[in-house]
Amino acid sequence: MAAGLPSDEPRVCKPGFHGRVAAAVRLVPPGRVTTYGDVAGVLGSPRVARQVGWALAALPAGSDVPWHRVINAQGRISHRGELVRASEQRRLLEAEGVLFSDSGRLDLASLRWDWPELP
DNA sequence: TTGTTGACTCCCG
DNA sequence: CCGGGAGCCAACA
Repeated sequence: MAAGLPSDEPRVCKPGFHGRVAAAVRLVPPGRVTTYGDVAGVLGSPRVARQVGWALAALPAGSDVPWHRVINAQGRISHRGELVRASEQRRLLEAEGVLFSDSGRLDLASLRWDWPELP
């Protein structure tokens, strides 16, 4: 096995699409949010918003990736069934100072983070 | 190799 | 405002 790269390491740490997603999301500062499409666009393909969400779903528990700062283009939380996940996401965002609307929607025009361009 | 799935987005009614 | 359908690409079995 290659030295310096333990096989126990999760795939998200390897150089791949999810790896870039994790790295990009990790650059999002507290109090700001971004959309799946934006992350995908910064990665080079605005069509791969699904893969961004899929990559976040593959993140290991306790990862240093602020997955809760990633929302859909509608300014709402994507739960896809797991409401527990959405509840925690909203809680984490509120803890960072992000305010939600009555319908559980937030102001993307104000909270959407402007990417400084990713290599 | 192919086929299926999916934390999305856009369009239409 | 909300719902349904189609398209897109990457990872997994």
